[in-house]
Amino acid sequence: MSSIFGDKLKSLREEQQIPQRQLAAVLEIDTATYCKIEKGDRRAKREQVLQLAASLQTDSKELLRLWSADKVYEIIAAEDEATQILNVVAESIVSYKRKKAKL
Amino acid sequence: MSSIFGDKLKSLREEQQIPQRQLAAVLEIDTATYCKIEKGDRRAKREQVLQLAASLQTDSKELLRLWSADKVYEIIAAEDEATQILNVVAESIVSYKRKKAKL
DNA sequence: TCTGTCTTGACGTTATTTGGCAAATATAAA
DNA sequence: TTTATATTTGCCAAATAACGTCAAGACAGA
Repeated sequence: MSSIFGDKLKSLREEQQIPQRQLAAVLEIDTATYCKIEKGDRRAKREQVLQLAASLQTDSKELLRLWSADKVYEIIAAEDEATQILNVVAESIVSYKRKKAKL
Repeated sequence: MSSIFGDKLKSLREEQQIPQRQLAAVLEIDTATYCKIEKGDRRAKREQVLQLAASLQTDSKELLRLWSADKVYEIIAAEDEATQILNVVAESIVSYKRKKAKL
């Protein structure tokens, strides 16, 4: 398995030569669990993403973006019209903003 | 609550003047449960989407697209960079296709 | 080999989701 | 208003999915 978020996490961690054990300690979870998060077969909690961004001294918004992207990707990867699904969503976001603006 | 998928379902059903009871019967679920699906506070199963498309004589791919879009929307609606998240996903889809093509 | 890091699978626990029932609320016609 | 039908809501138990830990294994460097 693999994930956008997990890959980013791993590369940041390796750049800074931090062992998984240390980040696991920050999140107060087992190293096995942390490992799974990095591998993409467990999902970090939103709060944990923020903690990780702080520990790795990286932009939390960027990390959150990748984290969300993984969740989205998982949903549509199986569908054959993945890109079109994104278009539907993008449109609905736009129309929602339009509604909101009218208020 | 409301959903893209549920709204579509409702409009198709009303166009054809079919009671919820009848579609619920097709899916072999309670009318209350069907109602929730239409309202968007229960999610239909993939299989059910196909059954509904058949019963409502509409394109199943289109319906599946809306169904998936709802799931995606739910994930990113809360994030303030929703559109950018979609971009990240779109990119990763493209790069995945590229990899696949290389094989 | 020993040591530390990383990875994986199985397992029990917890959280979320599902569908049904019953009751409440529309909606429409008489 | 009364009656009949359709839709909606709240709550519950069962099913499902996700979580985190433990134990065991893989792999590298000393």
